[in-house]
Amino acid sequence: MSATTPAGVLPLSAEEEAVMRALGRLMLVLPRALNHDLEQGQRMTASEYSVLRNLSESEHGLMRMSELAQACDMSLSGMTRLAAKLESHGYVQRIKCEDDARGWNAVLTEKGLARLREAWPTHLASVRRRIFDHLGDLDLQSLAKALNAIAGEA
Amino acid sequence: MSATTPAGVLPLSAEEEAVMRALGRLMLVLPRALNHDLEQGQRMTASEYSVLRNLSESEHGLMRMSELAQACDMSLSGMTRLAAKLESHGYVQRIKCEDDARGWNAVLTEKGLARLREAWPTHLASVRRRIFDHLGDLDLQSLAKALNAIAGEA
DNA sequence: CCTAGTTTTTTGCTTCGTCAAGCAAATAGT
DNA sequence: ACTATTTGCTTGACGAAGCAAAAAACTAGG
Repeated sequence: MSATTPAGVLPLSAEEEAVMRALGRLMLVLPRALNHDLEQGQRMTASEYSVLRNLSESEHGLMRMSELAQACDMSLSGMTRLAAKLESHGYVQRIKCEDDARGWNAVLTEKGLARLREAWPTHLASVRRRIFDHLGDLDLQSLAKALNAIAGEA
Repeated sequence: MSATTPAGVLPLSAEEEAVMRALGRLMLVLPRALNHDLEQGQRMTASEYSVLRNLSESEHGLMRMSELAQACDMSLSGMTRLAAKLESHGYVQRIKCEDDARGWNAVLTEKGLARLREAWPTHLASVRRRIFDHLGDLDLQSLAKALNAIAGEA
């Protein structure tokens, strides 16, 4: 049993088909794997890690909620809840924005930064093991370029 | 503010760093984008699509629940629920396994196959637009190989 | 300056998917 | 044949995250 090619749509070439299948599998498997490593090794989800990392790379470890949500590619509501959770653990603090009383800044605390530094090696090792150990002598530069091309738009 | 390189872990090279960031973003953005297209255009989630597709590619449009769960990279319980939902829409039927009374086969119905064929062009267009339109003249074969290498293990 | 519309964040509700526990059938050991 | 273990699937309880609507504060036009 199989789905035949529909009319009016250019079918994928064999190579494209292969890329698509690989990508499909990749999108499914890799996030789970990395998440798993982080959860097992550090009791931390990928979302949480992403928040800490984004904050740590921001100007003063400080970001508006909306900005942060966008950076982590989450909904605002999701970020509200995640930030609340991180705040309850003392990794993040939310302080009122001075120039706009509607706004809040999420700020990375010392404890939060320490947590990130603690988690970072685990994540790094995970990335090495899951990804780069399998890449052989592939040209990383063009790979990065390709991935960015895809991720950039979307 | 930034996380410094931790002791005892080989840091990533600049190229690796770039690949990792791109991959991170890709894993976050692409599944959402494809899912979004499918939901908007076809009122169908990626998981549902995955079930129909996997069934359609199986021997007689028939798979054991456990097999199907594995193919779709879901937990068995998740698949139970998803199959129940698809069954309620008439896209799938669950029939008792003959040679093992514990087992159930998920079977793709005519309606299910029709639904897949209906959704396929949408998905194809989505994949074209989100992925291949951005890939330029990149060597697809080695890309597929790289992606498979990563996804294969994990 | 006040009223109408916009933006920023939070809250309510729903959906999806996981884990843990359970039931029922199959298989193995005695 | 009878008990013990394992396997296949379902169910219950729960967490994560999304959307839609509310709440609060800003901005502009009259």
